[in-house]
Amino acid sequence: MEQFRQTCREHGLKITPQRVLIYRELARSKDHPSPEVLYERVRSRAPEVSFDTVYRSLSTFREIGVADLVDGYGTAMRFDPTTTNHHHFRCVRCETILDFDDETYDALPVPGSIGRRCDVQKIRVTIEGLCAKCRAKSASRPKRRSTS
Amino acid sequence: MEQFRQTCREHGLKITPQRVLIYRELARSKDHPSPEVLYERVRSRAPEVSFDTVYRSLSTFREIGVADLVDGYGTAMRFDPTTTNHHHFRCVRCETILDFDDETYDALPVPGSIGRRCDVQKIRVTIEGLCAKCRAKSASRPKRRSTS
DNA sequence: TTTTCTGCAAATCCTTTGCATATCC
DNA sequence: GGATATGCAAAGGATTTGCAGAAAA
Repeated sequence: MEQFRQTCREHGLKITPQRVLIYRELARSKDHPSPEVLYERVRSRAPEVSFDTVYRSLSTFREIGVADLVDGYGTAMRFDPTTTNHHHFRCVRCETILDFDDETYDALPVPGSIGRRCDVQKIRVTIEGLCAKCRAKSASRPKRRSTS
Repeated sequence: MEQFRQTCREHGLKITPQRVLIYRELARSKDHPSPEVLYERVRSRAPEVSFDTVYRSLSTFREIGVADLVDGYGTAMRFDPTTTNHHHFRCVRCETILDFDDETYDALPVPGSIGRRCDVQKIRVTIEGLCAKCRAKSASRPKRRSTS
């Protein structure tokens, strides 16, 4: 909580009661809530906080690095013609998703903390980074006018 | 393509020219297109196909198992208060997402096919299945009236 | 002929944006 | 006091649903 306040200050953000409430409720949530779900939780303790503020605060938290948005959620559907076992590479710049196969990944051991409690059906590995095309673009012009 | 026709028949679906065009275009796409993007590709070859049909066909393809929806995409945002390295378990029934740590997963070797071409920034493992709560529900009452 | 599909339209849900007022620093 | 945040509202984008005419089996 003190870390949260500190990070807000560093980014020139005001520490409002709403932000404190919303952050506290998020920190206490272990299920990765949607804005809607988190709003309900906040509202049950503080009915005066609006939905918009929850929405905006979550985006702000992500920008300053005190919260993450789970990859993929919140964007349009993406379809895959391959329905057999495989894994994904996702380019963080152009958002393309590429398939690849890897037998090691297919057979990854499940940690006991999960295996003992849950019924495991599938393991997927997602690698994130720059795809070949975007990497090439970055290399040829890292920043505008960088060599002039 | 013949496999596609066969699967449609098995599910009592009609093999329309639209479905054939849409499936062919999806099968040829390696970047996991959104409905919007796939619609543009279909339209460039067959302007008479509507956006709605693309949308509905993709959902249908998923139902009969000839296409997959990439997990997470197409649903509301989900936020995570933990910003350090970790991995996710996702319950396919209640859609809760739980964090877990695993040093083996953190250090997974990147396949050469990816590592040689792309700039890798992060590896995330997602385990899917039933969480402890949903598993317990399934075990105690697999179907309604099953023990009466 | 019968069932299902398509295309258009409207409705719904999720997310973003604009603005006047209130609040923090 | 000055800059930013909140709450309300409206706009924008994505997804779902309803229905009459068209097409597949």
